[in-house]
Amino acid sequence: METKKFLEILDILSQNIQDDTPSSILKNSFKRTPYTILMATLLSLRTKDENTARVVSKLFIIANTPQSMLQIPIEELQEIVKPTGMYRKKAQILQDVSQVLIDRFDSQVPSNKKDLLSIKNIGEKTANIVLNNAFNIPIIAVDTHVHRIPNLLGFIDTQNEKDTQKELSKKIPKEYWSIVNFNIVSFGQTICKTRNPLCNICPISNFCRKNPFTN
DNA sequence: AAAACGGGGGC
DNA sequence: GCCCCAGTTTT
Repeated sequence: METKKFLEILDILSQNIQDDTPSSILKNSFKRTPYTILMATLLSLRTKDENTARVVSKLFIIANTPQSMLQIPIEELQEIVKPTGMYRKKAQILQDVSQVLIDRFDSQVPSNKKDLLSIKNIGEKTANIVLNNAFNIPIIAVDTHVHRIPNLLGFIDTQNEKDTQKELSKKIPKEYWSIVNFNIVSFGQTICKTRNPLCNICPISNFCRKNPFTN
């Protein structure tokens, strides 16, 4: 598949994102600062945005700074984050990361990858998502959807996420990098799901290698 | 390389 | 009832 056609598909996807999709809710349902974006990203590990959105809409009312996050008793915080799963671990992660921000970064979220990765519980994917979303740094944040879907379309042919990051960055013009993750993940969570994909209402089924209407 | 964390949703 | 999911750390 040519880059031109892939960019057309990205455009189709962005037009088909409804305001009530999980990703859009997550994007719009709280005061967006680097800190809240980082906390929301940590909460979204291994769960659906729908669950994250439910939690953050309550959580950020009482805690949208590292200091206020640390004031919440751990048992109470566990109850708040429960719908996202792994709630004991996640409550601890939120407070641990907040403490590191206070101790080492003047209560600010670092805006460079090296510092982000030096914080425990922040890995490659989380760092990329934060740099992209919180600081508008052009970067293609590769997760399971961003790896899976371009391969499904035949735009790239890669075996792991590191190669996907390299190939996508090579083939997609830089001015598109910031929108690639959001558009593809939103699509991957709502329509092109790993399990039970909704191919019958897919706006880009014509381009898919597993198009049910042409196979 | 594999386990562990974990509630919610699809089947 | 069983398996999977916007990941990262630990064994």
